[in-house]
Amino acid sequence: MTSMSDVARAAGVSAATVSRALRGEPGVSEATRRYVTEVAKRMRYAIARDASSLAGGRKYAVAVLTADVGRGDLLAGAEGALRTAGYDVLLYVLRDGGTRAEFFEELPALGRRVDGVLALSVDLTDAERDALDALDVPVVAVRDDDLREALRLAAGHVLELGHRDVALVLAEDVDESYDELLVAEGLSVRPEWTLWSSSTVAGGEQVVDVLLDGDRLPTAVICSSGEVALGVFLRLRRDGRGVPEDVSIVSLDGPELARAVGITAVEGAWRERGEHAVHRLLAGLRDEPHDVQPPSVHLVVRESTGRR
Amino acid sequence: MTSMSDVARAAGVSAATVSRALRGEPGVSEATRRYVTEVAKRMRYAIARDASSLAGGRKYAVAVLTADVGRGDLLAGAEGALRTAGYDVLLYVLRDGGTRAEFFEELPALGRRVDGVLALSVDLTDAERDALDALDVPVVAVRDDDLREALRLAAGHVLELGHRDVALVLAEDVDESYDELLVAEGLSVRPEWTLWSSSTVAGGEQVVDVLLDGDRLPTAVICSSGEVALGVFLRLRRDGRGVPEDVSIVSLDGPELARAVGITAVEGAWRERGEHAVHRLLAGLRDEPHDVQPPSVHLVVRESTGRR
DNA sequence: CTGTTAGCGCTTTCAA
DNA sequence: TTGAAAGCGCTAACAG
Repeated sequence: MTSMSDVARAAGVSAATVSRALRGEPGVSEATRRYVTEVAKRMRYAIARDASSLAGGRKYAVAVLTADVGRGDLLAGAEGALRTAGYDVLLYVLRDGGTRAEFFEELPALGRRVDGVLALSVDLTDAERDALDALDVPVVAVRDDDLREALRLAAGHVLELGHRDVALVLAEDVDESYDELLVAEGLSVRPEWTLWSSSTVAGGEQVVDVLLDGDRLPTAVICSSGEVALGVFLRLRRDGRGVPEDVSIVSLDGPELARAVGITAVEGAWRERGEHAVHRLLAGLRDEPHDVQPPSVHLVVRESTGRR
Repeated sequence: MTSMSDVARAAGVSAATVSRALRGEPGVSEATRRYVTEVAKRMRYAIARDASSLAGGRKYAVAVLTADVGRGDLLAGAEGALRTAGYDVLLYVLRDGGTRAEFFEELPALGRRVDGVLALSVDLTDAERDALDALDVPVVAVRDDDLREALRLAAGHVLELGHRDVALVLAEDVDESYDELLVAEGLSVRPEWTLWSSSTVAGGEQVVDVLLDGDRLPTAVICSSGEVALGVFLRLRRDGRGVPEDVSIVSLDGPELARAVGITAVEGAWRERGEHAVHRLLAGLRDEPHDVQPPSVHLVVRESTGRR
C-alpha cells in the first residue's frame, strides 16, 4: 500500500509538502501542489485516515443517529451532504430502548471517533441531550415532524377552500388538541371533531364511524398520518360520500401513501432538511454562525380537497 | 483525554499489558486482566480507534452501501448486528448515477478505511462488483427482492385456495413474464392476464379496467407492489366486486401498505436478512465458512384472499 | 516555500 | 506472564 512518503519520494519532495499539497494547505507553491497532486493520483495514493486523524486530531467523521430508518430521505440528504464535505458517516440506529440505552452507555467512546453528532428523528430526553453535549463536539438535532407547522398549512388550505367545519384526527400519542391553533387560523372548533386514532387504515375507518354518529359531518378532515387519511377516504367512499365533493381530506404525513392515493398532504422536503442540518453542523465545526432557515414544510394539493 | 498509558500507570502495569488485557488477548493472567479492566472502567477509558487501527491494521469498521434508504429494516438489521460485533458502520447512500459514479471513483480510499463491505439493495454491475473485489476486503451483497420466490409463495397460496384463473401484474421494468414459473406451480396462464403497470395506485386501477374489458375476470390477482394491489382493490370495490368474495388479491411487496390496508402479502423478514448478511461478512473476515441459509420470505395472509 | 523533527496512541515483536 | 522498544502513516511545530 503506497504511503505518503512513497509519494514524497516519487515527487522528490518531503512528506510534509505532500501533506500540505494534498490538503490544500497554504505554504506550497502552486507548481509543487499541482505536481504532487498529479504524482499522487498517478500512484493511486489514498490517504490513511487513521494516521491522519491520529496526528491531526480531526476525525473527518460524523455520527448520525436515527431512531429508525423510516424517514429515509432525511438520512440520505444528510449522508450526501456529509460525504460531499469529506466526512465519513457513522450510522447509529437507535431502534428501541435497549439499543438506545446501550448507545448512551458507550457514548464516551464516540467522542473519540467523530467530530460531530447529527441526531435525526430522535426525540432526545434531557439526560440524553446533556450526555451528548458533554461529548464536547457539536451536536445538531432534527426532529422529523413539525405538527404545528403542518397543521397550520393544512388548516390554512381548507379554510381558503371555504371550509368551516373541520375535523382533526391526531395520533394516539399526541396529547394536545391544538384547538387554539385552529381557532387562530380562523376555524371554529367542535370538541367532538377532535379525535384520536391509531395510525392505521382501520383506525381511519373507525374515525369516520364516529363522525357519522354525529348530527352532521365535517366538510373537511385533517389526518395526522397517511394511513388514517386513507382509512377515512375508504370509509367515506363506502358510505357513498364523495371525496372531495362531500368531504375534503388532508394528510399531515405519509407522503408516499398520499402521493400514491392522490391525497392532499403536507410534505417535508426531507432530503433538503437533512442537508440543511449538515450545513448547520459543519458551521458548528468551523465555529461559524449559520443563520439560514431550514427548508419549510409545504402543502401538495391533490384530488382529495376541493372547494366547499 | 485519558490514554492507555494513563491506565497503565494507574494500574501499575505496562501499556502493552493494558492493551492485551482489554482486548482479551492471551498472555495475561486472569487477575491482571480483571484488575486492569476495572481500572480502565473506573477511569472511563475509551480506546482511540485511530491509533489502534494504525498500529494493528484492523479497522473495526464496515462500509454499508445502500441504493436508497427505502428498505430501512434491512439497513437497521445490518447496523445492529455490526454494532453488536464491535464494528462501526460507515454508511454510503448510492442514490443516483452521480453519487454512484463518485463512490466507485473513490473506492480505493475505502479499502483503507474498512475491513469489509456490505452492499444492501444495490444492483451491482459486473464492473462495480469487480472494483469492490479488487479492494481486497470481504464483500457481501444482498438484493432486497426475490421476485421468483415471492411469486412462488403467492401462486402456491392462491392455488391452495382453489384459484385457477390468476392474473399477474408486474412492475414496468420487469421484462420476464414468469409464465413457466406459474405453470410449474400448477396455474394455467392466459397471456392477457399478465400485465405490466407503474407501481402506483392509479396504475393498479387501470389494470382492473383492462381486466374488466376481457370476457371474464380472473379470480385472483397477484400484484408486484403494494400500491398496485391497493389500486386493484379500490377499483374492484368501486365496480361492486367483493374482495375476496369475487377476486382475491396478493401483493408481492409493500409490507407496510399491505398491513395497513389488510392485503395478503409476501414479506421479507428484512431485519433478519440484514443480520444474516452481517454474519456472512463476519465469517468472511475470520475466514470461516458460513453455510447458514438466509431467512426466507414468507406469506402473511390477511383479508384480501379467500377460497374460490 | 520547503524540509526536519517530534510525536499522536496504540499493537507487536523480542527479551526477560 | 510481563515489559521495553520500535514503529504504523500521518500532521504540526520549528528551522532554514
